[in-house]
Amino acid sequence: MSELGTKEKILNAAEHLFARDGFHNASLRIITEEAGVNLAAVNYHFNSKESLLHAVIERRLLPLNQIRRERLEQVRDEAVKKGEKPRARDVMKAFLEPTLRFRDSEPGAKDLIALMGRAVSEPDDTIRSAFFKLVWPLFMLLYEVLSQALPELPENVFFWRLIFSMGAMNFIMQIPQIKFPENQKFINIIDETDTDSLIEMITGYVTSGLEGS
Amino acid sequence: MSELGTKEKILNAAEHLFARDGFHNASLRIITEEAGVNLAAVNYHFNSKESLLHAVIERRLLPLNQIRRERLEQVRDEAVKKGEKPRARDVMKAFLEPTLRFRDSEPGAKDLIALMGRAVSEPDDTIRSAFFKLVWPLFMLLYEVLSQALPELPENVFFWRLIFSMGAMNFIMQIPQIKFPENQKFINIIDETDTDSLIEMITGYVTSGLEGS
DNA sequence: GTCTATAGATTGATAGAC
DNA sequence: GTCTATCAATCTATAGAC
Repeated sequence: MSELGTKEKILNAAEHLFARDGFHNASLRIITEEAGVNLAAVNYHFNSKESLLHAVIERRLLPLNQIRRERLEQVRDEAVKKGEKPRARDVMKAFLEPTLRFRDSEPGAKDLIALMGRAVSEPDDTIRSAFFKLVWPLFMLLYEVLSQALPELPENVFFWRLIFSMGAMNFIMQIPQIKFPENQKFINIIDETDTDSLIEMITGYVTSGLEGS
Repeated sequence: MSELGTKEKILNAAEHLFARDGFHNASLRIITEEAGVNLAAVNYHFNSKESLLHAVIERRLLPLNQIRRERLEQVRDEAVKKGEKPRARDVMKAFLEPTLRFRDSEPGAKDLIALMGRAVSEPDDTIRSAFFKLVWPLFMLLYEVLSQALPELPENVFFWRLIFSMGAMNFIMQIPQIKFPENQKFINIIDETDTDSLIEMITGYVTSGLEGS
């Protein structure tokens, strides 16, 4: 059992508190208290609160994006090899499955995924940009491969259906964090749904929506 | 051209700035400056910043919810009268159409809709609760009528598909506010999509997803 | 009702001893 | 690298004159 360094202790506490309370509500005093380190350590190791946020994001998002990119390229390349177009279902699953499995892989991952879901609509430019900078190239790849799967759709219809799908995905990324009003039935359903089932349900849902009526 | 009262000037400025900058980032100083009134006027007319938020929300959300409730009850009652089950498409359109038409009805409505979209995942308990308190009864009605339309689905599958649909709807409520990275093609598609087309597309998308494969 | 002035609390960041 | 102490800026809310 190796001791965590100060830097890592701060990253873990910040990840947790940024996700739970939001970037602005999580003060450096609370973060360093939870981490069990001195207040001044943040600025020594990370220069600023904003740089700390960047470090929190990149630590987990860079490896995750690498996996999602490989999966998407694999779907694209296999279709080319067979001389067919990729299937929308395979494309969406290549994006969704690593995301949801990653969420369950480590305790902090759930926090980062929730934080990411909220960052898309974050009003603060610096926070939102920090996420888009890392996510946008992957979104463009998804756009490219998925449009190969659905070549018959007019571009504006295709665009909007992808936006709707991103909305559905983005929402479930935040679900574990959202505190719904008391309703035990709903809470039970959420708790009792395993990752495999959720992947199957969301993939099926967005595929139906994308391929349309 | 009647002069706006101080109260209304504050409500309009707060609605705009809460939506643009977020509740915590929109300070009372900036709000009263944009409204052209004195800083102390907020606490005189609304007691606190939090009460101001409540007033901003209720001003527009109560009338909108009344319309959505009537539309949903109408779909339910007409199905009962005919001795049939309601159609999922009609149910979702009864919810979606008033929401998106309302968004285009007045300048401030777009701000409130965006604010509402973000409030669902707001970490601050008091802000999130302010919205859920007003929206939850309507959500329960939607749940009831839509489950009549899709009685063959297992409840957990039904629940998740509705959640995915709420995610898609929630996302497009925020779209006008989200600043995507520069990509003129996407910005053009968003700008050139009229409300009628968007209603048609999102209704079709969620209906396909809900009815499933 | 509207204003000025300020209280009282909290924040991110930093200087400087060890 | 870690600590204490503190600065400078910000915020909401309020007291009290007009």
